[in-house]
Amino acid sequence: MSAQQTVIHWFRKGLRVHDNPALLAAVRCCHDSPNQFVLRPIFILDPGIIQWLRVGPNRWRFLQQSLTDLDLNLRKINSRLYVVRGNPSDVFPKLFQQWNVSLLTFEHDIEPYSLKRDATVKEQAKKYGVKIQIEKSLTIYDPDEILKKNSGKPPLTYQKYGSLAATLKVPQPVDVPEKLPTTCIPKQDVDEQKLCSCYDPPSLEELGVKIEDLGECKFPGGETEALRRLKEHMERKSWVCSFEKPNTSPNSLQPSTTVLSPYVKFGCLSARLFMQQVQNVIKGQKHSHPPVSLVGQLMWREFYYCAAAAEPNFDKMVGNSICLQVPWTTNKAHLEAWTHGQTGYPFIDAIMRQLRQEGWIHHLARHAVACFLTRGDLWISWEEGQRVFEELLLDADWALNAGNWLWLSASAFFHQYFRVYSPVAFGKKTDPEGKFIKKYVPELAKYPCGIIYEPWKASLDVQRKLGCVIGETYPKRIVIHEEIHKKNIQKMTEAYRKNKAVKEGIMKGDKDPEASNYSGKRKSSSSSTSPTSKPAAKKSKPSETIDKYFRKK
DNA sequence: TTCGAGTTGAATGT
DNA sequence: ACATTCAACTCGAA
Repeated sequence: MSAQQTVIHWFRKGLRVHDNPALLAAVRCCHDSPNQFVLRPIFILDPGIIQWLRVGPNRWRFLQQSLTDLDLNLRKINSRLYVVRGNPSDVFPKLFQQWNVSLLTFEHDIEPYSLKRDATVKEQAKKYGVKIQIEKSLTIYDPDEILKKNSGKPPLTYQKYGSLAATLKVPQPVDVPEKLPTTCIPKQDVDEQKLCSCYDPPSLEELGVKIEDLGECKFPGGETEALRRLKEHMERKSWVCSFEKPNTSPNSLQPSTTVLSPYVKFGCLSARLFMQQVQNVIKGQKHSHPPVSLVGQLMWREFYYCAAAAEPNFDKMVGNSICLQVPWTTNKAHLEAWTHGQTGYPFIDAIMRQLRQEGWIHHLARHAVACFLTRGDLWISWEEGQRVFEELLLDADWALNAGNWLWLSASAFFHQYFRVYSPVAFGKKTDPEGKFIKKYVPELAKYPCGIIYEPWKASLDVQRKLGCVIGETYPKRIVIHEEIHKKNIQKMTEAYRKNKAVKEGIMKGDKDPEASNYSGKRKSSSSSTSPTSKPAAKKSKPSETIDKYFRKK
């Protein structure tokens, strides 16, 4: 009988036992030849990465909880999680030898960072004669299949994505393994028994998390909690059927949506299972539809993943083929104020403080603060906002975070940049009394509903009586929205014109771009049927800016 | 080339 | 609760 061999399943994002095809493949390989294979589910924790990765304390905790729960769930089915410390490219050669590995399975990911890492691991596996099996279960639809159907280009509208996806069959979740092949450490292997605890899930301390930096834990990580939360929401059948995202409140004290996003991000919950369960609930019932329905929300994730898979620079402006090039400004003081909820706009500040404390804010709240940072008010690059969200959001996901910032800054997908959120009016619609502000900006707790969204309007006398003087206890607003948002709309018009000119210039071989743009411009103004349009004023501006642009070149 | 549609705007009307 | 105006974008289909 040959020496015992090891099958490794490598957990990265999909931190779950359910609907995990790569884990299942590892299990089946072992079952095919009992007594010959040992299964070791691993997670690799790179101590080096903890230093530079942009992960705030709340998300480290979520990961820590998810790993602990995964270990427990694996132990329930006769196995355990091996958390291996080190860099994957250092870890694997050692494990391949030490454990006599013959098969490595993991879930495919589309992030450039992952692809690079996985390419190295694949090479090493080849070198050590280890077979690799990669399964796709991150998204419901395979981005590659969508891209193939669209001649290699990512669909840039949700509708288009939907029509392409509709031609594919809907993949269903795979089975949950009942019992994993034995992975108990052989009794005779005393050394390893001793080392056993060195594979335990990390403590918060190991992850460099200081307890005092943690906020209240509203959303504990892990597959168990994910499935509990899913069940809880799926039981609200009429709520599920009538769900319309734009009608949910961004500033209610209790979340108005499922808050399953952090669980989907870490793979504690499978998107396919989520989709299947929602479909089961709405089947045969009158229900809302994409893009606003719950099914629609899952499809947005698919949409962004597909676009992200097609563009390695998806999280950047420069070099990103689908991203509008905008001359954003840098303003450290403004960025700092936004980041820490000190803009002087209570609605914006409340959201940013909730984000830092709890790691989750409503989707529409993200819209409000993202618009404020970029095209609406501060004119700061969406990449800066992306960085802050990446650190603070429990559900921070490379593709979705970038995709949504592209959307909100009107850099891709969404182009109606003249629709600007008001940092005063938007929140009032769903929380006229300002309860949300009172909770997260307690300085203003005594301000009455009439004025809490714009406390600078109170006279100094009133401010004193309300126990919060603007400019002392709470900051003066850093910009005047009513004025600046109009200027920014004009800047966006200019940015769009420049980008269009460049595009047309490239298409025509960069020959005489002025002329080609001039004709394009004339067309748009002459075709205008509006009797109130002022073609003269419209005309002078673009030629100026385009002139400037091409002089620079 | 033209035209309609686009998850989630605001302010002001009815 | 819904309609209009504001100013005017791009994508994709016809």
